[in-house]
Order: sequence, then structure tokens, then C-alpha cells
Amino acid sequence: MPAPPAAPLAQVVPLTPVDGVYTYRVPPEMDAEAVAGARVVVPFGRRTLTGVVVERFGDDDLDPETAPKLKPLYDVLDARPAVPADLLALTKWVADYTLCTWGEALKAALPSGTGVESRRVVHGLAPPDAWDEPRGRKVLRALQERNGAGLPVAQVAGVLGRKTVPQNLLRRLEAAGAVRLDDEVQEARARAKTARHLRLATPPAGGNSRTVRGARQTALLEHLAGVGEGGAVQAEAFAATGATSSTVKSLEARGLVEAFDAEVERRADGLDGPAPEAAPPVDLHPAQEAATDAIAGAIRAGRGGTFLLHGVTGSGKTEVYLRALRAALDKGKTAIVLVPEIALTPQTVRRFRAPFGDAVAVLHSRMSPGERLDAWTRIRDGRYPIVIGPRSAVFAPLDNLGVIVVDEEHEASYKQFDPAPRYHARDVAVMRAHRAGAVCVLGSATPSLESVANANAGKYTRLEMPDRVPVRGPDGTTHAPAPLPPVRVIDLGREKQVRRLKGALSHDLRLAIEARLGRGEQTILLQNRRGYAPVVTCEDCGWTPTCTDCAVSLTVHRDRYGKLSDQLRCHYCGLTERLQPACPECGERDLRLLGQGTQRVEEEIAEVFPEARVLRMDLDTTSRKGAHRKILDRFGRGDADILLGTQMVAKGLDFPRVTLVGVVDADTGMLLPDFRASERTFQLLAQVAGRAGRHELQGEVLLQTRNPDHAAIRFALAHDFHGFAHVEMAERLALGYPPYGRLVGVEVKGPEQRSTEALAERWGVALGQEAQKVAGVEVLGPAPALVGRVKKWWRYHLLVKAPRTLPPSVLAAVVRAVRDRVGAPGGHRVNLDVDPVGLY
DNA sequence: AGCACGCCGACT
DNA sequence: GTCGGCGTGCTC
Repeated sequence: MPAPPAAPLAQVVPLTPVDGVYTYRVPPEMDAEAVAGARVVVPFGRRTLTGVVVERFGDDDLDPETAPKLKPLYDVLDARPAVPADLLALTKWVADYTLCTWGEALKAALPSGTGVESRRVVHGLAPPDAWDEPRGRKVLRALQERNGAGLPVAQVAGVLGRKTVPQNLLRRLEAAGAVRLDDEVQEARARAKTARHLRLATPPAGGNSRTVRGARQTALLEHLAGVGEGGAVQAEAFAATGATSSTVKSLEARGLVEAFDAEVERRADGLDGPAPEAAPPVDLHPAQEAATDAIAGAIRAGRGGTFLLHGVTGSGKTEVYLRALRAALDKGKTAIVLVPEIALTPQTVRRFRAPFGDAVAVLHSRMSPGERLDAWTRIRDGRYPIVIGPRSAVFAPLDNLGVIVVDEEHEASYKQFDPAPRYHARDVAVMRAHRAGAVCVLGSATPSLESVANANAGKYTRLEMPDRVPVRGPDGTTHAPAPLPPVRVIDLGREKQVRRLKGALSHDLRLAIEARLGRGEQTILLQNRRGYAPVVTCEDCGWTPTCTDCAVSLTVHRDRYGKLSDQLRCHYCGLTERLQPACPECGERDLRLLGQGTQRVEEEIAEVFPEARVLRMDLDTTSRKGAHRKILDRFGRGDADILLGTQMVAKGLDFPRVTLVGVVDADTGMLLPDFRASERTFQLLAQVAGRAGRHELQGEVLLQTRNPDHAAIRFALAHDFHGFAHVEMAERLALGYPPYGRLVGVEVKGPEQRSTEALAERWGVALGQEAQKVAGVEVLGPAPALVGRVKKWWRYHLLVKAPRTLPPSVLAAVVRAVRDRVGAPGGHRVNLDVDPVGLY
């Protein structure tokens, strides 16, 4: 009999949007495993679900109120805690900061699809005609059609075409024995995978390897001798040696080889595979040297700190990251590298795997749940000291963290919106590093104004790399880089008057492209709008097609069959319909297509330069798995002259023969009613401009705009980040926007306009009342969202604004008070977004 | 977020 | 009277 546990109780946080920590009894046999950080299966109300143990304690200080309600843990899912202690604390911080539950934050830190959940399910036991009431027959018929598979209770409402579950009817059916109600437990979808392995028998029983006959048997034995006790996956051993199952059978019979099942790691193809060969070390440029010294010095000294690494495109930030990782590894510490999802390309991964090889684990969204689980488990077990991935990788279960790198820290994709937690991975990275005594490196050519402000305030150490560094060509020789490319503005307004511009490409841009075609150089064209034309309108009556479910006009998409098969698509809900050749209102056949999408620019290029080979890269051409990579590979091989696409062509690409970058319409997004519109435009222009002339060939950038005097354009022209930041900061200060103010966005949604608007009003009033209690807090709105209706749901926005000096917890308390008081009654939804990044 | 309960008006 | 909608409260 084992001694009863000293701490027989466990505090558990269920992985749901339910607030609070719940106490369970720990059965003695689970005592050793149900430690803080372990995932456990618990009964919760009528359901069974997965939670995380956050604390163990004894029953001496149990309050008598909860004591009688205690239930036991059903199961422990982890032999080793899934959530290390520092991540327990970090997720709690994330929950408090972003106004979600601890359970939601923990869920973000765990691989998806590995928990257990239950739901109420009805099983039919009697045929429909055994019941004489129509509604009961209908339910029984539906159950019969499912062949005993069972129907979730929540779906019974739908079967009868009503909104609520007919509890009464179900109870009567159950009492009569016509149905059975069950709590059906859904096991984890993703599990560890095992495969048959082979190894040499120890000690070799019976036979003796000298008696072995045949090349295959000998080859297999040699192979297995080389892999040691861990054995080899049978299928791989067969492939390597030509052995077959009969080879194994005869060796097994003689006791020379034994087979066993063991876990294998599923690996994502493309981004993974064997490590590339390490490139010889490069000499650091003085600015890189200084940055490396500062960062690596802090890592070696173990003193932590956040660094803002501001380096122009091509200044060699990645090399600095690699040195930082090296410093961490040399100290026996681990590291995380965050990259924007779109930049997580094979090219990027190769860069990190070259020097560190098999020490690098990659996490990314295109991995299957199984692959992700395998990578995650091995990271937790200490197999990989370096993790590279998108925002969720900030929660990678690494111990002993030395450094977190956030590449392109200004990228909006670091902010998660749905589902909660609405966290910013950069901010979580800074906090996680800080708590771990680790170093955080925020790198960008165009840092966010938030980070600039933190550097100005002395919270971050600023490191500047203002020059491009020498590059190594494919042949191994290094050469001086071209300077940052000159940027030229083409005023489309003037162009229209003077040269009667018809399409999307101005005379000068055409000339520039033509010159590249003539010299065999490459061009990148940015048109940040997909489809053919954003709007259609009837020449005669002004009719414009709009989405039935969303408050937006439909975009025209044209496929390779041309105009006759034109489609209308909603970019918010995906609705697709045929564009009819005549106006449905007045019958006019002259429909005008307004504006330019990537498809239309592609068509124009084909007309003007029929010989040019064009690759289009946008959401529509990259939705298939691997398509993104294929396009970039082709362009990189020189199999195309022009890469045309949306913002995805602006990020982190490095092609030596690109000497021209053209921005077809720099104004896209610039005039949106969002205080960050100008910052985003400047960042996009600076990033895309950085794609030109990165190697020895001098590059050139052409920006087409109707607003040549706009600050984003003017400073992008001069590659002047500091100038832009200065002007934009003044603007933010005047308006009290970040980084000089704190914001919480409130999004009120509902299926019906009046009630949604009314609820938004109630939130406005309640927020106003709460805001009065705290100096400096202001409420803006409610106002209809920019897109006032999406997928049939109406949307209203409010914005709570507070001075930077107000502690985030105080502002959070204001909003939380209103959530408790007003909430989201009657089928509405209210989303709270702390530090919003999107449109408000 | 589920899930169940209990209160209301609208029909047979 | 029941049924269906909806608001409310609870989950160790």
C-alpha cells in the first residue's frame, strides 16, 4: 500500500472560456504525475474535459465550503508536465493582460487536438414508429439515419427546426427507453505515432553471426550494428539494405535480431529534412559586430534585457541573430526565433538550420496536428534547444531560455485576433524573456513606433545597423553591396493629365520594366490588391454588386478563360457568383470595371510585354500547399522575369537579379480610417523597396501614387525611417494614440442591426460611467465598423483610450467591470481587444 | 462555452 | 395545460 499523498488536492484550470480555478481530489495512483503543469481529464459540470494542474496542496487549508463538492481527477495525460512552471505564470499574465481566461491562454500554449472533451449525445434505441407523437418520431428517424452513431444533444434542436433543445421531449424518450443519453468522450485527435523498429538482439541468443548467409542478412546486421541500441525503423532499414520481412524472419528465428514498437517523429516535408551544409563563417561588418557584442555579451552575462535591432534591409540582421543563438547554446541555454508566418519559408529555415542543424525544431501552421504534436513533445523533452516558428512559438515549452528573437517585430501578423487570447507575440516575447532573465532581440528595418518609444524611454537598448553589408554570391565570393536603391515617385494624377494613362502602369514604369527585360534582370511588382477589379459599376444606372451577407462591394475575378467567365467574389465571406454581361437593374450592357487587382495588372503586362514571363503571387495563387514555395523557387532560378503580387512579395525575399521594384499603387490602404494606416504604408513601401539591388547590381524603385506629398511616400523616398517616425510620433502624441496612449477595442456583434446597435450603445454608456472614475480615460463610439456587416453579422466598434501612464491593469478593470455589468446578452458577441492592431 | 432550469407569452 | 423562446446561474 503506497502512503497517501501529502498533497491530495489539485487546483485545475479547465481549458475553456470559464473563469476560475477548481479543486479536485488526486487519486493516489495519480499522485506522482498530477503535478503542476500536467494536463488532466476532469469532470466539469455535466461534461468531461481537459485542464491543467496549476498547483497541488494538502487538505488542511481547504475551505469547508468547497470540501463537499470535490470530485476526483479522471486521468493524467502527461507523464512529464506539459506546461513548465514559467509558462504557467506567463499564460496567467497573458490572460490578465488580454482579458481572457487562464484556460484560453493555456490552450494557446498547448498543441491543438491533444486534449479530451465530452459532449452530451443521444443514441436511438427504438424505431420511429414506436412513438406516436410527430416530434418524437422525427428525432427517432434522425437517430436511425445515423446508424447508432449518436447525435450531439445540441443538434437535436436543428433536427426539429427550432432554436432550443427540447429537454422535456428527450427526457420522456429516455424514460420510455426509446433513446439513451450519454456523455461521449472525444479522445485526442493527435497522438504519438509508433512504428516497428529492429535492433540487434542482446545478448545474441543461439546463432552466431558468422553463420549468416546471404548479402541481405549481412547488410541488415551491419546496418543495425551501426545504429546501436535505439534500433532503426524497419521500413528505413529495408530501404537502406534491401532486406525484406523474410530476412528479418530468419534472423529473428536465430535470435540475432529483435523487433519492437517505438515512437517515431513525424516530420513536415519541405521545411524540414536533413540539415543543409554549414556555410563558412563570414566576417562581421562593424555595426554587426557592435550589435553582436552587445547581445551576446548580455546573454553570456545572463543579465537579460531587450534590444531593438534596427537594421536597414540587407544590413545582415540574420547573421546577428545566428550569433545570439550561438551565444545562448554555448552557455547551455535554449532559444526561440519568431518569424512572421509568411516569412517562414524554406529559405528562412535553411538559414537557421545551416549552422545549428539538428538542434532546430520548426513549428508552423501548415504542419499536421500529428507533426506538430511530435515536434512539441520533443521540444518539451529537451531534444531541440532552438525553436523557430510563427507567433504561437513564443509559448514553446523550452526550459532554461537564453534568448528570444522576434524578426520583423513590426509585423501585424504577430497579433492574434481569433480565437482568444488576443495577444501580441512580440509583447509576450519581451515579457517571457524578462521573467526568464533571458535576452529579447526585436529586429526590423522599420520598427513599430511602440518599440521606438520603448527604446527612446530607455526600456530597450537600441542597436543601429544603417548600412548594407557585403554579400556572398552562390560561387562563394563576397562583393560589396549595392547602396540602398534610389526611389522615384511617379505622380499618377499628373501622369493621367499629361500622358492619358489608361491602365495601371505608367510610361516610366513600363520603360523601367522594358530595360530590365532587355538586360535579363528581374522585376518585383507590388499591387496590394488581389482579383481583377475591386469594383464593377453600371455606366447607366450606377448599380454596383454587393455581397448579400457583408457590407462590401464584390471584387471581379477573371480566370484564364477570360472575360466571359468573370466571377464576383466577396473577400470577407468567400461568396462567389457569376458576373452577368448586363446590368440586372437596367439591362445596360456597358459595365465598367473600376480599379486594378493583381490579375488585371498581369493582363496588362501580358499585353505590353508579351514575351515577359510573369509569376503572380497572391492569396489566390498560393492557397494550395507548397504553391508559395514553388513560385519563389521558379523566380529564384531565373525562370521568370517579373514577380507580381500582393504584400507577400514585400517580405524578406532576397534575389540577386532583382534590380527593379515597382509599386503599382502605393496608396492602397494609405487612406483607411485607421491611425496606423500611414505607419503600415511606410513599412510596406520600405520593405518592398529593400528587395531591389541587394547584391552587386544597383537597384531602382518606382512608386506610383496620387499622393506624392503624403508623409509615408516622402520618407520612403529618402529611406528615412527616423524622419518618418519623428513626424508620425508627433501626430500620435497630439491625438493620444499609441505609443502615447493605451487602447482597448470593443467589438459588438449580432445577427440583427437594431439590437446590436442598442447593445453597443449600452456598452458606450456603461464605459462612459466607468471611465469617469479614472482620470484620463476616454470612450470613442460606438460607431458602425468599417465593414458594418460580415457573414450576416452586424458589427459596431467602441474604443477606450487611456494615457500611457495609466497602468494596464486599471484600464483592464474598467472594461472588465462593463463586461460583468452589460455583457453580451441575447445571442450577441462582444470581443475585447487590448492593444488592438487592426481597424478601429 | 456548454448545459440545465425556470419563467413567460402563445397556441391546441 | 403544454411548448418554445429566452434570461440566468453554475461548473470543484
